[in-house]
Amino acid sequence: MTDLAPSKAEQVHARLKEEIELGELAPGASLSELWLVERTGASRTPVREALRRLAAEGLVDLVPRQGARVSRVSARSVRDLFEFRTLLEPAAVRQATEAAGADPGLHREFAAMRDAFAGTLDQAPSTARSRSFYELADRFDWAVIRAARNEHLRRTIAELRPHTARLRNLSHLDPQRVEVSVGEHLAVCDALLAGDADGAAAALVEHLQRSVETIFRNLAGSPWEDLDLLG
Amino acid sequence: MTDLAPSKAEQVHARLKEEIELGELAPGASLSELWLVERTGASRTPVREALRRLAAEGLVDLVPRQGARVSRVSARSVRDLFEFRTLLEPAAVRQATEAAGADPGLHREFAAMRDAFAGTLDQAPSTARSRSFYELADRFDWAVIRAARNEHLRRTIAELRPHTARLRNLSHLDPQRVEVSVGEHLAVCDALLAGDADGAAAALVEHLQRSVETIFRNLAGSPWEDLDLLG
DNA sequence: GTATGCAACCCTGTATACAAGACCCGCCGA
DNA sequence: TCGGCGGGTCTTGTATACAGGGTTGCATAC
Repeated sequence: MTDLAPSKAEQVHARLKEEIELGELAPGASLSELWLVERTGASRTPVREALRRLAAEGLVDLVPRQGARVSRVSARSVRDLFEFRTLLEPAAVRQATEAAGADPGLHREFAAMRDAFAGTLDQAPSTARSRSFYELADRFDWAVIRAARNEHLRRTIAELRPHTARLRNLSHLDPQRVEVSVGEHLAVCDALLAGDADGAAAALVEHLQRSVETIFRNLAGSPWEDLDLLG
Repeated sequence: MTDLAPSKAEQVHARLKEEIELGELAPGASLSELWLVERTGASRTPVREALRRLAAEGLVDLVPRQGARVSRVSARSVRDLFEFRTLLEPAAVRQATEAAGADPGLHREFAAMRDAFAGTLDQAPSTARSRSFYELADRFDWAVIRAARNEHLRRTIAELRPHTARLRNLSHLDPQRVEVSVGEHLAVCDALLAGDADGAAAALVEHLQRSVETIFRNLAGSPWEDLDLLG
């Protein structure tokens, strides 16, 4: 309604964020303002603004008088990320459980997602299925974030999302993992729908634990394996 | 060594941040770029950059095509802030406790702070004592943040600090509160120094609980009382 | 052959000019 | 008298010019 034209700064920000998330801009890649100007067609002002925003989100490192680089991935950064998510997301899912208990519409929304997850298991394993699963998982994450009532919690978790997505995209998708991950999501959904906040939180912690293990396993076979582990 | 000259953007950012923290720029105050240019002597580019950074930190609200305002304080924002701190800071103090147990130098540092807190009780109640106590409490908070080993946790807690400080400055200092607060800090210190992570976390939660109660009590007598409670 | 100093290039930090949207106030019509 | 419309002004969004620091690579001296 308000903005039929998102600002160029926002466009550049969104594009760079996506490219970093997808791994098209590799960790450590240098991002000169001039190069970005050529690539995006915007001028230096919006490019600078986008870079600063990305730096605030931790997706690029900004060295004064020297420029920007895509932030690196290290074993430590992965550990920190998942440890932090393990602190935040159970709290969010607890709040979401309470919210779903109080709001029938929200409850139905989560129920629909539970069914969608269950439906995933009927499809034969394939990259397409992995894709649609990850999309669904993403929508679920967003639903939980939105249902959390604490503004700081929402913002902070939302800011972590691109980091997680990047890790998933840097490691190669593991079709095996999808089966298990669907089950973990179902467990979270079931507990949430039953109003069992503790159960939902515990199931989520379980999921995060498995996820980080998978990422470490898969990262070991990726080109980024030896990128930097100086954390 | 590297920067004998902090960039103007950084200077403007630091100045605005401090003024917002101190309440000199009241919640809701409009921050036109041109006005800031006049006040700071910098040009619009660094001013804009500072505003964007402050917006990312939640200290100003940025409405596209319309400008920036100092972010408002509502009952809900206070609740959200302390609820979030209650989630994060116990984790940080746990990590700090472990760190102090492993690093004698760090342990001594915290021991010195404990003694400094104890020394505060010998002084007669006065604004000067309140001031020096809050300074000390601030240094303690920073020490805990630094000792935490998780990067995300550190950054996020550090980002919340200005919000808390602003609330303290918007409500009037309560000399009564200092006595109690010193005791709470001593409890956290003692547990931390004893290697009792759970105890330190619990003491900190207790402190946060009392703090938010005090703030609500004091805010009720301040000019901001009716500012907006639409949270 | 290696180390050191210098110079040219490139980059970011800053200032400012230009474009375009948003708001306010006054006018006109019902 | 009230509501809608239009122009003017102010504000932000964007582009670009200018200045200063950093880096790199080469030349020269040891």
